[in-house]
Amino acid sequence: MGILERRERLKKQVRADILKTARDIARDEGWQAVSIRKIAEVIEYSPPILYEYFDSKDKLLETIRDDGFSQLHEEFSKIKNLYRNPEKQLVEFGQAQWRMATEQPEVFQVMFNLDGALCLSKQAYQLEFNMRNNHPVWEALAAIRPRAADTVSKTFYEWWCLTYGFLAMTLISQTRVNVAQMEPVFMESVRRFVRGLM
Amino acid sequence: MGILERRERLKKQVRADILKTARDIARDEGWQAVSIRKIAEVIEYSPPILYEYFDSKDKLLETIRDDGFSQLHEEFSKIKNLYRNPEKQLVEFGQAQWRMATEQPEVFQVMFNLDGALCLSKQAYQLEFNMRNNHPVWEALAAIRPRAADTVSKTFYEWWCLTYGFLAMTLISQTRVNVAQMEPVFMESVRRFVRGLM
DNA sequence: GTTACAGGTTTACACTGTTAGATAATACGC
DNA sequence: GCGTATTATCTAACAGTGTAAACCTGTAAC
Repeated sequence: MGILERRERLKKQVRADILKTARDIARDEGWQAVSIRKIAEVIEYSPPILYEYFDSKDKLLETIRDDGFSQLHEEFSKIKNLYRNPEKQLVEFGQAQWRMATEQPEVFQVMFNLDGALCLSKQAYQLEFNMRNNHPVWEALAAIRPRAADTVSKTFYEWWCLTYGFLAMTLISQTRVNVAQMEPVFMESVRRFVRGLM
Repeated sequence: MGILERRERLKKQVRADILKTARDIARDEGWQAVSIRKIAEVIEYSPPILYEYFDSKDKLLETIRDDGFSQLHEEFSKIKNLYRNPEKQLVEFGQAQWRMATEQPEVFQVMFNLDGALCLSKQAYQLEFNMRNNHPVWEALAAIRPRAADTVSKTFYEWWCLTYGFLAMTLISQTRVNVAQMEPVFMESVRRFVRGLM
C-alpha cells in the first residue's frame, strides 16, 4: 500500500509548506500581510485547499504558536540534560528564550500576539503558565531553595514577566540592528534575577 | 463670527466621538473587531467621513496611542509634584502604569501593539524611550544615585522592560478577574527594582 | 462500465480599508 | 430673496480579506 503512504507524505509536506510560507511572509512583511490567498499562491494551490489542513486561519496561527512553545521546551530539555546546577539552567533558559525571540521573531510574535499577529485561542498560555511541577523553569526555581509551591509559582510568574518584558519590548521598540546590542543587558537582568533567588 | 466657531466645536466633538467609539468597540470586542464602518455606524455618519478627521485607520490608532502616552505623562507630572523623594516617585510611577494598563487595557493594547491592535508607526516609541533628561522616570532614576547618562539610560530601559513585561503578560495571560490579584506581585517587583538602585 | 469518492477548483458571500464622483446643505454677494 | 460658490456628506465602487457551497475531475471498486 505505498500509494496511501505517498499521499500521507504529500499531505504532511503540504501542511508543512503552508506553515513555512505563513512564517516566511510574516518575516518579510509582518503578520498583517499574511493572508490565506497569499499563502495559497506561494504553495500553488487554490485558497480553499488550506481549509483541508487547518479549520481556520486562527487554528493555523495556533499551530505555529504551539510549535513555538514545543520548540522552546525542546531547548529547555537539552539544557536540563546538559547542566545540573539550577542557577546555570535558568541562565541558559533565558538565553534560549533570547535566541528564540531574536532568531524567529515572527514565531515569537504569534506566541504572544505581538505586532499584528492575532491568535484568539489562549489555550497555550494556560498550558504553559499552569504547568508548575512539569515545567523546566518551575523545577529549576523550586530546586534553588525549598519553598511552598505557591511561592515558586509566584517566582515562576515573575520569571515570565521579566524575560517576556525584555524580549517583547526589545522587539517592539528597537530596530533590527539594535536588537543584538541588548542581549548583554537582558542576560545581566536574568543573572541578577537568579542571584536574587538564592 | 460664531458660525465658524460652532463648526470648529462640532468638528472637535465628532473627532472625539470617533476616538471614543473606537475605544469602546475595542473594549467590548477587541481591536480586531474595530472597523471604520462600525465606528461610522455608531457616530451615525457614512464611513468616508472618518477620513475627514484621520488620514487612515493607522493614523487613528496612532492618535489613541499618543493620547495614551500623554495621559501617562500627565499622571507622571502629578506624581512629580506630589512627592520629592525619587524612590517614592518611581513606586508611584509604577502604580500609575498599572492603573493605566488595567483601567484602559484597550489603550494599552494600542500603545504596544498587543492583542490584535496594530499601529505601524513607531514614532511614539522613539519619543518615549529616547527622552532621557526630560522623562520623569529617567530623572527619578538619575536622582537616586549620580551616574553617567548611559548607565541611567540602561536602567531606564530596564524599567520599561520590567513594568511593560508585567503589565502585558498579565493582560495577555490572565482572565479579567485574575488581573486584580496580580497587582501586589507587580508592585513588589517595582519596589525591589527601586531598592536595587540604591 | 458504472458508481463512489477524494482532491481540487470556481464561484460566491459578507466583510475590510479606502477613493472618486455625485449630491445635498449651507454661506455669501448682490 | 435669489443665484452662486463653497462646504459637508453620501453613494458607489475597487481591491483585498476569511470562508462556505457547489461543482468538476481523475482514480478506485465492484
